[in-house]
Amino acid sequence: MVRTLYVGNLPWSTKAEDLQEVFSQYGEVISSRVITDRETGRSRGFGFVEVADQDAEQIIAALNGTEMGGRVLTVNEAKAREDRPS
DNA sequence: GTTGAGCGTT
Repeated sequence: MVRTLYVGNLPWSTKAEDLQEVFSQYGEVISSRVITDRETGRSRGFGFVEVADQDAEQIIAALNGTEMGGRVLTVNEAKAREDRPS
């Protein structure tokens, strides 16, 4: 099973591979994605990382509030758009 | 060559 993690407050330069590299240090990363503006291609400064649910808690605990690239990361369980109340 | 609260893409 996998859990999707929301990662916010990222430096503009952060890429998906950067997230996977950092997150994989604390658990099993299934996939990672940095959200970029569809029209401009620039990073929006946040992304999502899919991890094994058995590792999700320790990954969040390990990375939430930590510094990366000079910014303090925000990490918590993501809410899918489909799951969001309209 | 920019910006800074938030929850994406098939």
